[in-house]
Amino acid sequence: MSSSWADVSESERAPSGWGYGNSRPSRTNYVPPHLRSRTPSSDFAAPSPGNDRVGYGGAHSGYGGRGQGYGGRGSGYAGRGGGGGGGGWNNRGWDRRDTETNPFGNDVNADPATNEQENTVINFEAYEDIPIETSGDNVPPPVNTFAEIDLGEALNLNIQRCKYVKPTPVQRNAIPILAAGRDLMACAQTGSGKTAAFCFPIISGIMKEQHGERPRGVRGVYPLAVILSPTRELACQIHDEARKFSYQTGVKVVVAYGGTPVNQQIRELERGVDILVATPGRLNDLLERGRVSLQMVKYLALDEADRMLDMGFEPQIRKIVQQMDMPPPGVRQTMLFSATFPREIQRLASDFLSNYIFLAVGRVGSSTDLIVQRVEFVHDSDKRSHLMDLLHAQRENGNQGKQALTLVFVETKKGADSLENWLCINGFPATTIHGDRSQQEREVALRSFKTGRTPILVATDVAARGLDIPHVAHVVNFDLPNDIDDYVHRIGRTGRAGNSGLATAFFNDNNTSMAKPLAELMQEANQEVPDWLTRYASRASFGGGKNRRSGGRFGGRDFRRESYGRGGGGGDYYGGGGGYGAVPGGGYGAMPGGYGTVPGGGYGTVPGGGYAPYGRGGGAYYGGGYGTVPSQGYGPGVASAWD
DNA sequence: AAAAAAT
Repeated sequence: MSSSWADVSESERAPSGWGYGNSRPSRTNYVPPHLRSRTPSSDFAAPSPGNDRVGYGGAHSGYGGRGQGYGGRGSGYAGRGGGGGGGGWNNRGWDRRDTETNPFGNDVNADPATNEQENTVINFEAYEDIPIETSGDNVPPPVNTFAEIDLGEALNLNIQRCKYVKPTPVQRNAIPILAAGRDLMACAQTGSGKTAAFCFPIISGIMKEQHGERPRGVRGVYPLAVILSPTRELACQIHDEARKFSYQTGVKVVVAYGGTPVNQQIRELERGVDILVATPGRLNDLLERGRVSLQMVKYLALDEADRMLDMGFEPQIRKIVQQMDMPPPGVRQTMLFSATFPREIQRLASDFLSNYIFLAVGRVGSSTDLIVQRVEFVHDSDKRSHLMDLLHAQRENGNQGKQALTLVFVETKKGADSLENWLCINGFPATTIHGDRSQQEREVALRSFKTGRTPILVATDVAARGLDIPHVAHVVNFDLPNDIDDYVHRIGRTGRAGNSGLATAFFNDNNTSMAKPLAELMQEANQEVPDWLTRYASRASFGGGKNRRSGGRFGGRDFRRESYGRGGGGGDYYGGGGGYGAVPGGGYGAMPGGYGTVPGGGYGTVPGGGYAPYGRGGGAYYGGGYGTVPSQGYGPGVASAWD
């Protein structure tokens, strides 16, 4: 317990008019969601006297009545919190720090400084000098160390246990903004530590503040924070990370997603929850069942926010955020994170935000610069044998004949099964992950890939975003996506944490709409663009329209700065009117000189010393001359070289 | 058009 917080009454960040600390909503009986009004303070105006939570002692006896989940720990908790008479660090009632399982492994009670658990060490050299852009009112300045912000002792200890020495750029900027209570739309490259950037302020905020007694209905739980993710596996991953960050803080993190028995999750929720990590479908289910109320939500985070607000997801998200009992913007604190933020999505997202700050952390000189991107012209009929050639070459040049981890993206679920089967038949241990597989199969596949048991994973876009799989040496876009942002997310599965990686895309006439954005993206990242691709890109009829990126050096720009009255924009996906030229100070190619260490001549010399997995082995992956093969026109020249 | 997300 941090004594420095003992006298933090209600933090300044608590928005006025929402008296979490002192005027606790008193709610005792379950009210179905459709009878709840939007603003919790107007609900249940007449507290039931017998259950009024005034005074902490009273609260405990109240808990006793609830039985399950509180009885056993009740007395211990009362002893701890009671003496403080309200100054206790946790009035949430489910502190189990003494029995909490250790998310770091078994030897964690050891001194955090000497705890030798495996963890990704971020290559910070790769993060120097990357461009940052912020906009909005009164942007709090960045910090250079975690210590500059009083995150609290328990959290600081976990930061040490995670071996985070200093904050990444997105963390340096986002944490002070969030700690100041501001809403945030953050655009930061893949693999740059976004999860911690929103988890730290949330956990710290929950620890510091005296949150009101949460109402205890007949059933239903009242999380203080909700984190939404577009896929189940990402939700799991965020949960795992958040659990490390919240270890021994008394802040309880629970995950809820589909494909797994709902009753088990409900039981887990009823044991107490502060931070709920969830996928939209399951959360809506729980809300409709009245098992979860959003009434007390103080923090809302959307990871992969642009994905969460695209066509398929938007209605579900709106329902959760706007049509249930979630406090409105300005009352809750809202944070949106993604590597990409199309303008149209920003416009939608601004409904959820209040006087927000836009933060963009540049891609140049950062993660995507550490990924060597290659494009090859491959007809559909040649893709399999071409992939096989890549895998063979990789195996030969790999680490002691071991196959490097290779993630192969395909367009359809059926295509994924079919390719997996074909690879297995041909002696390449592969597995697959997509939405037609059971959740158990999905999780087994992911684990099997991570451990290297099946070093080839064939995936649909379910695996495109957010998943942090260490040591992915190669991402193959067997089928290119139709959206350049999806491409950015996919290749971001390699080159994590400042390490290098390789991404290969198979391009053919079905992908012409990607030619221009792909060529531009590669050029920005100092990649060698094949002549044939440049020729495709320059064809006026190709690559226009929706695949346009919104700014050169970033995954997105604040659309508020580009709103020139919605002039000629029309239905344009990104740009208002003029396209790139309209970006202030923008334009392509305006990158810090000499940043990229991308190989100037020839593939294979990946920055960081070689393509081979885990940084060992030679850099001469493909051998000479590979890169020149595609340069003879649009046509079939390339493929034949591999047949 | 596909994928994802509740049962």
